[in-house]
Amino acid sequence: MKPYYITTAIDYTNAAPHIGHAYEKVLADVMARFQRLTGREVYFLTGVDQHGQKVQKSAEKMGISPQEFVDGVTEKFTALWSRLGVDYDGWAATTDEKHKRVVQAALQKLKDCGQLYTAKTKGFYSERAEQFLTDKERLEDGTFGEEWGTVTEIEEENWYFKLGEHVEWLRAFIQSHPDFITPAFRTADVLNALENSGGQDLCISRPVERLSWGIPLPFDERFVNYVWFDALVNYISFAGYLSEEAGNADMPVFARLWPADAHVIGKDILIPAHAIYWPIMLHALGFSDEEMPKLIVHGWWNIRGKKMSKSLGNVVDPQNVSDIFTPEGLRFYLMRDMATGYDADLSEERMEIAYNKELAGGLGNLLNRSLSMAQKYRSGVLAVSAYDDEIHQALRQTVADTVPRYLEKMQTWQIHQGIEEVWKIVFQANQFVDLTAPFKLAKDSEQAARLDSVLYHLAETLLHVSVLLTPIIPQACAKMREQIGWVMPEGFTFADLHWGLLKDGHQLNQPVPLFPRLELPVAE
RNA sequence: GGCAAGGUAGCUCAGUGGUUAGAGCGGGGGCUUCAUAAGCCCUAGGUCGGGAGUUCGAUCCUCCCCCCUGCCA
Repeated sequence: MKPYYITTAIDYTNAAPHIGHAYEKVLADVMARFQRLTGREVYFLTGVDQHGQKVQKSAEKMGISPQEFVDGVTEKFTALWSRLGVDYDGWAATTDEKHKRVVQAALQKLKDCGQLYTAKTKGFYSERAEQFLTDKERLEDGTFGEEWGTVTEIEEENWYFKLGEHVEWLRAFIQSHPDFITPAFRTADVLNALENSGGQDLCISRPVERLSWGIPLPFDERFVNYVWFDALVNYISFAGYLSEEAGNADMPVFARLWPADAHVIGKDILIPAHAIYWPIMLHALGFSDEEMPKLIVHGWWNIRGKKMSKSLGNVVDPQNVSDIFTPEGLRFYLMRDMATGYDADLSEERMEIAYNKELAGGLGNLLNRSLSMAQKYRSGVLAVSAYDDEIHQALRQTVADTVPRYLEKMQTWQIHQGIEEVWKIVFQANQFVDLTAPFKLAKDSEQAARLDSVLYHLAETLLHVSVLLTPIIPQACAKMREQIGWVMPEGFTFADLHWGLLKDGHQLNQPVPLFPRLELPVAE
């Protein structure tokens, strides 16, 4: 089976990462880790989009080079990923020379097969804003406002990509491939946009006088490439596409990885970039319908129903949140509270509940009380017991039933539902302690076999949970297994999960609170 | 104006063409002591936005309307 190739959007290095960036990368990381635990090889690519006008301007303002500027911002992203345990295999930075060479090779390829052409267009250009203005910017009397400074009509030559030529193909492709976009309801928007596009071509260049911070067109030094080829091509350039033509060494074998199993993106860049430009670019480069990637479109985190934005001043810094709720607390919350594809509300109250009630009180406390009793009554040594009854059977049954349900939810990106499935085990295990009351059994030596059985069931159940939750909270799960005293064998997969992983005489370790309860100041 | 997504218990949200529509939180009552003042049990009578239709039967299907959000114009 080919490796599972998963990518995320590459983030624009003009500002520090916010919670939406964090969500997307954690989501992809969770899926990457999940796929690995199904036994599949995985290649997880993420990165940063570093070129463009905004970066050039910001760097100028600070009096440093664009490269210095983007290096600084990039570090904030990589630091965050490291902190949140986003564990990628490939890093796509668009100023990487290897990437630039592939972009140029791809553009050359398109030019050679007649997909690119030059044209002159007239437009109203604002010196101050360094951009062309459209009718949207016009005031009611037809003039442009003072904020634009002097606006002059100029004629400019640029390179264009024959996008319009492929619109019909794309429409047919989308209609015949309902799995192209997940969730499916987004497809209607795409078909709509195609309807309204009017078959327009795509401008892919900017004159170097206006934009120097970009990848030069290989066949026309007067221009640099603008936006889409630069950014979208990362999905193939860092997967090894055209690495021979570009003279790139040590790249993945493209034929093994492609097509991507999941481009994880936000709903804001579905149209037109990922659902229209990208498949058409691939199609024009000669990719077949079977070689088209799949899109996983996630929603946004809102703040009290409002969009997060700089102007509203409600942008949430994931570093701050992980300071308070711990990195794994944040990972858990982000996966727990969003139904993939839809929007969700970011709520500090919910975060606290997720941490203190679910992680600390539910899972962490279950581990703690189970190990504590095993230490207290049996010095941490488990014994396989002949005792059995309906309560014990029911717990084993729940564990066994949960695994396939969990796998199904996770495979279809319903992470929050996968978590819910696992929590049914956590809940039942806590209930199991109350029903079996091992602390009472311990007082009666005639109940020894029964007590052994209870302690064994708790440890084995927790071990299962620690495997199932590994994609979501990998570090906490590793700690759980440390305390249980069980090392996950190399190459262990979900298929290897079966009752009886812990052997007779297994030695458990001392309990240490997994998620120390957080004392948070009361919100206003 | 067009398109899309929502409108379900006080709050945040699951969910399904069919016996009494669910969870968490909050609130109220109880049990327990192994545990991170954690856990477990009981407790919500909510016209599943409104109306019409299809159906033996709809919260879930169709149509119309209203409200909110997003995108486009």
